[in-house]
Amino acid sequence: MADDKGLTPRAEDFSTWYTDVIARAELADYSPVRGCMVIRPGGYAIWEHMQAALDRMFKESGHQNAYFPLFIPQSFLAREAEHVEGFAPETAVVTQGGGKELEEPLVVRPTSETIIYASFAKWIQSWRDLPMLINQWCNVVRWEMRTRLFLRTTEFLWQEGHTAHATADEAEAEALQMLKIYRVFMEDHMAMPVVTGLKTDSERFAGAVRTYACEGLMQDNKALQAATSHNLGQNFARAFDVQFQTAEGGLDYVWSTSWGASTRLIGGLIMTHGDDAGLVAPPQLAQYQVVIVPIYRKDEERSVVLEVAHDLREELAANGFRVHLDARDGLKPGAKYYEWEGKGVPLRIEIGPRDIAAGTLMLARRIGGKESIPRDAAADRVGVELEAIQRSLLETARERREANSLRGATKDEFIGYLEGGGGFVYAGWCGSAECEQTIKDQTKATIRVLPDDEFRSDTPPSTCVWCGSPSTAEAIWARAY
RNA sequence: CGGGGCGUAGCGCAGCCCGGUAGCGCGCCUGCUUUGGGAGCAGGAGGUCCCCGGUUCGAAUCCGGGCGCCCCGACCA
Repeated sequence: MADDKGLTPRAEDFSTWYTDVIARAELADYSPVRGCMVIRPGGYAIWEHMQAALDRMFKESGHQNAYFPLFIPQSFLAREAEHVEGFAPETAVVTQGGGKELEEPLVVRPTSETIIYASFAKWIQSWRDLPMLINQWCNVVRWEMRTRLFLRTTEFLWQEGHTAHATADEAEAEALQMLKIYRVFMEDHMAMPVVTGLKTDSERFAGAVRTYACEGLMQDNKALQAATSHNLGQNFARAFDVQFQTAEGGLDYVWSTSWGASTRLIGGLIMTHGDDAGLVAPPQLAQYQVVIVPIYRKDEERSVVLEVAHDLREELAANGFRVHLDARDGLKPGAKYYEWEGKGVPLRIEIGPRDIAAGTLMLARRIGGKESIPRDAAADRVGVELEAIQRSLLETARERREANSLRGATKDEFIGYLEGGGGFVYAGWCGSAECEQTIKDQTKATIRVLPDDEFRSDTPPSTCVWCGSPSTAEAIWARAY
């Protein structure tokens, strides 16, 4: 950190700011193992709220949770050619157990397609067994070269959905449905706007037919892939022999999907809303939505104030708010304000002798604004304010993204925008991997997605921004995490 | 794996060049006074100076060899 009090400002050094926020908000800590992290209670609480919201959405759309093993026989990974090529370099492999060399090395799952299809092959016989809609919450390990807390760690937590369907259309619809669910979650819960769309072949999941993704734009104008949803076609079904009898009596391979979102989302949350004072947690996901800070001088005041503060806490808790009373003695109120601001708590209620005498409370918003409100109105106002903050965060983030997006640029403008630290660039693309690669080499920008309809420009680009050939699709370019 | 930086108290650092009782700030503990935006005073606890070897009467400091971490790049959720 810059010093004992302040964080490194975003404008000075964004990535140091990011690490400072995590330390200040006590979200995570470095571990004794390189590339791994300890998720502290403050960070884990956010993850639990993310899990709860996503899990509910998955169940509402008919999915069931299950759990598959951490260890995967090495040979499983090898069965799908593209998949093994994609993941083999970054797997951790266990070669010994119980003091003996294993007959077959076990891979620590980097993702679970292979071991799950081995089960699907046993569970699916008939079209009546379909669709098979499974999700699991677990940890995975990918031996990354360079790691950053939450954004890329060797071990991370995530959910991976795996589904099998009777037809190609159903699998495609499932992949799109889950993409939509992620998007709704990110907007409604994280207050993080994302563009959705199709990945190009170079960014496609190893073993997928099509990969869709949600892409957010962080405050440093780098894109963050926040979730992916894959249509796997029959690739894994063929590799693991997952066949079913059709209603017509024939035999076919299932059509499958997989989709995932990870603790990386917490990194996205930090970089979407955080400011130079620390974390800004959207009310939907905040560990505490409201913190009450009592103020008193003498012992007589202390007991009176604390009694009122306790009552207030009970009332707010009874109304369903996540509320914390900071009754620690010996810390001045100001010190507590700074601490909870750093931790991103959306609302703070200050309560002291003057407020008690007047029958009021002081209500301070993490995103700015402080006012005195009637004590009786507390529960109502807290509810109203939390909703307003949630909306405001999304709106502010959306405006920032749009202010940092460029459409209809010439090649020179395209290059200049990216080199000037700009965000999303919408432009035509001829569809060739050559242009994509050249652009990456020269600008460090990659195609984040070929955006879905609603994100596309009103006038579709007619030519490739790089080579000038006819455009086959509008693409969004950006430098990315 | 390339480039850069750093390993000394929980955290941040000084000391190292020029060898001689291991220090500072924050934090922590105890007490008193404080408390409406980061409290003050007094007392106190806390260290294999990253590891191994060498030089020396004596090494945090000099020499050799390891290891680890962070940041920037190539790969990736």
